[in-house]
Amino acid sequence: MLTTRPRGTSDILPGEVEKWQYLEQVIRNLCREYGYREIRTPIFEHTELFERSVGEATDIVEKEMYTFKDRGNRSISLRPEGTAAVVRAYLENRLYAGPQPVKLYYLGPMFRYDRPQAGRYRQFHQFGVEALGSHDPALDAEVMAMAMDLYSRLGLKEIELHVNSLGCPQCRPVFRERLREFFRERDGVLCRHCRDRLERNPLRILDCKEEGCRGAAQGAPTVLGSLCSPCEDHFRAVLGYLEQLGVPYTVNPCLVRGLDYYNRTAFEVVARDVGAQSSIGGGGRYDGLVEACGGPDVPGIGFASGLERVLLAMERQGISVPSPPGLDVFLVAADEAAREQSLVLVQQLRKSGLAADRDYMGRSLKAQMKFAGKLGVGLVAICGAGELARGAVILRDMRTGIQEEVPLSKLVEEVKLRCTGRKESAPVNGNHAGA
RNA sequence: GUGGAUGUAGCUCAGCUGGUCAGAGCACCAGGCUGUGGACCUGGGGGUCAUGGGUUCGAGUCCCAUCAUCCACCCCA
Repeated sequence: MLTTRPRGTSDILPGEVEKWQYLEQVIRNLCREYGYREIRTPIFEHTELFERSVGEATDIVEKEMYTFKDRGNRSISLRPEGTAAVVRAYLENRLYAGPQPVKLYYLGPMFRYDRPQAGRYRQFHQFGVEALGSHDPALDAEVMAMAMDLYSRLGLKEIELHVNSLGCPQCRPVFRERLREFFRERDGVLCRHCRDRLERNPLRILDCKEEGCRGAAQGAPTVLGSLCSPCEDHFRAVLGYLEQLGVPYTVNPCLVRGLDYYNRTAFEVVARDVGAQSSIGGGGRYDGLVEACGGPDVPGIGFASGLERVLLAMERQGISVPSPPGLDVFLVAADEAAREQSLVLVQQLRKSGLAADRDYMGRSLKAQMKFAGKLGVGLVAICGAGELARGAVILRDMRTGIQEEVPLSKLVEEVKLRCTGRKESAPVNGNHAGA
């Protein structure tokens, strides 16, 4: 126990963490270009926030939250998703009083108590955006385009965008009733779950994978046919904008999102070859959420993507990412005097802006060379009694094997000279700790 | 929460029907003469065989439980 991490969590080690840093970099650039600014909210919130926003009857709230009492006897939950907290922060900090829309993004760990499997963990990471304050269908399209843009920047192929409209509080109940009637007539073929869903949430039946239910769903009324005219106009506009932007999509009338707060636009991004958890991102409009949280009637739309799944998709597609540069130079000492000298020297190099290191294992000169080779350092500075006496070191190019003696006064300059143009990135592929 | 598979050195795995079965490759460390890496050679350290019970003269090897990992269901990112 002492040496095992909690189930469904992971250590991201050097060699792997560079991929995360790269992904985060791409995301931050993307957000900047789309006019989103970062928001950092707490990792835990009052449980009530999630119950009210995500929905009490959802799986997330019913069985997946990490909930506990703090020492003040308050019920606290680790955040299972990002939207609730952003909406809360929007209200608490009165961001609705400023210019709208407010475009925010977040990036960080989320927590759900679930049985881990490929692409699903108890602590996982999400990137998400939320745009609050606008009803404009163009914003719906922009959010989807932005999601697709991210995946394409990452080099992912065969990514599909599925879009649907869930209607609004005006038309959804009508549709829901029509669905109920439809399925009541054939509840004999429905699975046990779907018979429950019939009353609680008949939309879900459309999403069921059981054969009987799929059969029963054939010819079921579609949401799209039941939309009220404002919702229909909105949906048409969204699709129109997607076409204008050249974003390919599939209208999927069976698409239902698991969180209660969605209305109108709902979408999901699916990647093949990610295993059973093929959905790498999803989002939609949540026009009633801010008000439901006790704020003014402010609309919103957002999107979230699971970073583990994105990384998994990238890995399965053989996408390599550029790796950051390692050390510029490694100091090798041939004797005890030089060893002492190298401690000072390495620090001087660092103060000049170079990445430098030396041996701390009492290794022989040969072993130090070997170590430097393993680190993949391009340059090694070797010094011993002779060089020290002359106030110089030997600079060895580890690629060519060419080496020459340079005076200490020129070391920084020489190292910098040889480093430039050599830092072109190599792909990260190993899973093990590297330099 | 349900189902299936798996659990032997840091990593990838051998170990047949229980009796030299505690191994290999890679990794790590040290050498291959006196101050130099990546190839090669030699040697070395390292495992309570997931944990705890049980069966047996004897168990990595059979049985049970627990834990963990992986995969799938439910659901979701």
